[in-house]
Amino acid sequence: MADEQVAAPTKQRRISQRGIATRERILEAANRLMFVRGVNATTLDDIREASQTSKSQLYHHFADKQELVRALVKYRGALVLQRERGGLERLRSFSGLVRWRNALVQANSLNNGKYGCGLGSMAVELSDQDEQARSMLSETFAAWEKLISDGLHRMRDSGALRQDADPEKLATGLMAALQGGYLLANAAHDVAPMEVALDMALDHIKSFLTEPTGEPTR
Amino acid sequence: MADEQVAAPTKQRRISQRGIATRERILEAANRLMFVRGVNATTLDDIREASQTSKSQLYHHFADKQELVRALVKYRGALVLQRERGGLERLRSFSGLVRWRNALVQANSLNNGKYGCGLGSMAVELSDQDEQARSMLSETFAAWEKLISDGLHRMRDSGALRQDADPEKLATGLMAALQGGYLLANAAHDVAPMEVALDMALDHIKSFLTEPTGEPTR
DNA sequence: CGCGGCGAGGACCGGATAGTCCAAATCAAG
DNA sequence: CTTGATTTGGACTATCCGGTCCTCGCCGCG
Repeated sequence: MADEQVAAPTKQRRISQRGIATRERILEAANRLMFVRGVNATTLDDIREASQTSKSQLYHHFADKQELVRALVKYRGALVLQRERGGLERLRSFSGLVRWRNALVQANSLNNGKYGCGLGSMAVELSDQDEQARSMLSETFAAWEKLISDGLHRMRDSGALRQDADPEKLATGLMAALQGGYLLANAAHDVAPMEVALDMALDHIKSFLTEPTGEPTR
Repeated sequence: MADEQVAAPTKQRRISQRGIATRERILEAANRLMFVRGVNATTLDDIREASQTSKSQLYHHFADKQELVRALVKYRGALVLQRERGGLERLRSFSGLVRWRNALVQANSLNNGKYGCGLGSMAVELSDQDEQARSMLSETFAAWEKLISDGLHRMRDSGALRQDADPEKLATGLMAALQGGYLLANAAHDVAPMEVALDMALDHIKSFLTEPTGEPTR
């Protein structure tokens, strides 16, 4: 295993616009199908059909199914992080956190809690069968948590959060509540558990505010 | 769907001790294998081999793979509830909750956070593909949460918890933290996130104690 | 000790699905 | 326009895996 594809642009392939578009179409279809059915329950033929492509195109753009799945992990991770960056980048107050919570709940209630978190379900399904996917997912979770903890740091620096608040731990706790909430909501087909879980985590963060708000979380 | 197998002993089969033992062996093997590889990634041949049985025995005791999986959901659910009953039935104090937390963390740290919760991973994997399994799992989670909320009710009745504490919501939050903790720990191959998540939930419950303990959670 | 039925062994089948291959179409560049 | 590389279509293959079936073995009962 001396030379991977690392630093081996010896034979870079020319890639046309059409090629890029096809690859994107495949990933988009895989993303959609695997979100509702799960990774293992989705076949390449399903993806081929949904993406209006052919078998050879799948294997032209991805070495095998495992590679496609790994690409999807990257793809979905980028999507989630981009979305979350929008909601968390400017986070400076507790009410901003509440708005963030409401947006997630709102989105998940559209399908009655079904399907859960696109990253969380992949993590459960893949962690025990693809080390590389697991590690990418773990990094994505870390990046996601960092978006939260960065916001909490800003709140602490501005004096909104007490000095003894630990942004990293708070972010991890919030992420766990979110993921656990997704999981229970998916099992129950009801967003309620997710709301309760997030409210617990927010209350916990609230207990570190310098000037406690009287208004309830929601 | 008028008559399920409920109250339909019209043609009760004689079942020998040997037959029962075989069925148990199959379930035990399925439980073990599907815990580490996941449900969909485990084949009937794997189970056959691990349980030292044959194909016909699998189909003698279970109609098809789906039925086997459903039986496993029941089996594993019963195991977890039995285990949890042991740890929660006598719960009457916050320190009991801490001991319970420590036991779970301890158990999960034995495999460095891998595999997650036997129920949680099944819930993620099956919720989108087997409605019956999903509903059984949802009920099992409810029963598990009830073990917790019953304990919290006892604490509230005895005056340890304030009257405005909501045992059901606290139990749901704790369960979500637990499941989310399992998930993140599995993705990270490290129990740390699970500890942080559980500590958050316990701190939250602690905030409802009538006489706050000075000692930290762990 | 023989009979009936449950339990067990394992070969076999069929379909689904990942993966291959080759020829045709399309495209970029000179 | 020519040429060579990329992209595409889709038939084909190999294999895995769920599920079937037939036979024999074993056990309990009369």
